[in-house]
Amino acid sequence: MTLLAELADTRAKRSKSAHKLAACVVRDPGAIVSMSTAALARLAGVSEPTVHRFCTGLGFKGFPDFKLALAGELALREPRIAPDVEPEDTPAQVAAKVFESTRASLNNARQHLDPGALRDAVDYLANARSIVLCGLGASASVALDAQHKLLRFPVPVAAYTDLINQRMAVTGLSSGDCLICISYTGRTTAVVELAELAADTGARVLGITAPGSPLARQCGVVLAVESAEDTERYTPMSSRIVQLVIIDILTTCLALRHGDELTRHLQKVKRNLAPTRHPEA
Amino acid sequence: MTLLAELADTRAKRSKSAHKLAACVVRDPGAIVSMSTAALARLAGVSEPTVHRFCTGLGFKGFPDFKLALAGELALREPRIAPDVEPEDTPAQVAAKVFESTRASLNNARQHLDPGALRDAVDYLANARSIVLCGLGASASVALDAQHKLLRFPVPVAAYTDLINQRMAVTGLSSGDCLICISYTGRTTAVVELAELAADTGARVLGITAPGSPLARQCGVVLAVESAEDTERYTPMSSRIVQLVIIDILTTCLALRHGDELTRHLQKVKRNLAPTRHPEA
DNA sequence: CGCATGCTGTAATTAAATTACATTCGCGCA
DNA sequence: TGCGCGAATGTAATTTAATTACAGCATGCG
Repeated sequence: MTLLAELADTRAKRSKSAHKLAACVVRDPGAIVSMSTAALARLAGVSEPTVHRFCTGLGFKGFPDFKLALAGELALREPRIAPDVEPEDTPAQVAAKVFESTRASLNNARQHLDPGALRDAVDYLANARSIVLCGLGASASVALDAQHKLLRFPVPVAAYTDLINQRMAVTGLSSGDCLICISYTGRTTAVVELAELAADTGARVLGITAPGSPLARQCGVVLAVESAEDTERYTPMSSRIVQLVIIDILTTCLALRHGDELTRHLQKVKRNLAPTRHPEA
Repeated sequence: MTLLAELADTRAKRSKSAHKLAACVVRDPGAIVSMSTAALARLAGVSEPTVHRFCTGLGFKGFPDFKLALAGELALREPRIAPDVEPEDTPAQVAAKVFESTRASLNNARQHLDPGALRDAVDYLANARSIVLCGLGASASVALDAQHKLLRFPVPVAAYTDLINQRMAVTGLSSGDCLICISYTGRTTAVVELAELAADTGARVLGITAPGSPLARQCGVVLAVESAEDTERYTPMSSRIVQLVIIDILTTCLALRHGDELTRHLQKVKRNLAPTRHPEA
């Protein structure tokens, strides 16, 4: 747990003045780092030694030590800068901004990913008799990527990016199978319908989509990808990158579940790929 | 310029003791943040006021203020942690580690992206009569993603993920066209051959691949994606995420080049997509 | 109701940072 | 070469901040 998150927890067992101090720090951490003991004491309405005791109680050597830790955490905190691409930006500036906004998206996703849903999703995959992936538009390439990663596992996987084929494949599902629906908006009618269709077959449905969306409501488990884009004209779509990282997480968890058995399988895959490589020049 | 980078610059114009101090700080910034003026003065072999003057000279209010800034920068610095997924990790821990290693990959890519190559790449795309994208395996989904993004521009785009179709498409290229070859290793024979084929047609070849690889040598412009993975069994492939971010950067730059003309085009695209959306529940 | 424990504040102490001032060093110029 | 000027450094004093010691008060429990 991070320092600020810990302080923000109002239910933590703390003395009355400790609560007052924590509240002050959480309210404006940036101001605290340049304050003296006395200033913070006045702000929180407590005495100076109480401030000191608060810090030592948190495991720091004293108030200055606490401020140092706070400064470090503040530097890490969102948002560093909200970079908006400008028409007159050079390619290098654009690159920096795109990297930065991607980083921000990932950080956001990291904080909002539900551990319970993740565990359930891994269960779905680990116990699936077969896995079907569906996505359209930008999510089609995410589905194909997921397929590529899941091909490393000894379970039947298929990705469909064609409306008709998707419906055919989903109709053929049955209990024990797992359908993964990928959609950034969660509002693409065709994909929502797939999830509905799948429900009738008894197959489990995992959504990688916007929380609370029509698609999310049709899914047994939802891995949420926050939607907060499309507002700015030139902002790139970082959402599919978040989706891909979620795929990475799922497949990594799955790999751990499979353990040694998988390791042998992967070595075989690798050997079979070797002939496709160019000899060293 | 960051504080530490500035201090590391030994050529900067500074007094003798300022140099000694800068050297001390750069040598072990972590230790400095928990030192007093006196301790640093002793370490650097200067007097306490000199330390203070050094800090104010750098634009800080004093030594404590300087330490605060240093602590903040230290927290930002690479590498935070080198996370390796362990067999006994919980899904939540795996998620944290995958996010972290993705972040590290992106940061690495950000630092190594060549601005000159980027500018050239944007030129290629901006002046292309048509664009063809090729990739196999994991890079196939990257190619499809790039296609999806480039479809927003009024230029013919096609992605091929099939060996035969790729060769046919590339054979049909001519001067003025642009081929984008995507390959993480840069050693997939089939893709290297595509680049060779394209060279004969007069088309421009842009590689998104490992620097110095056989593929890279066949490309007019290379956007480098560092290769430093595959060593650990369970480490996910962050490389395709880097590739996607590079795609984002390219398309964003391209969008800026097109300007208003494109804005109108995008509005049309958006209008045409509306009927695919699910009505709000 | 009273004692005990723990929290809090006042005041004293110690440590740290900053300022004021004196000295030295290095450099240009006679 | 040496004289003087200005910048840079150090010593010592001052101010400010942090910490400790101790006393009082509240809260809870017998």
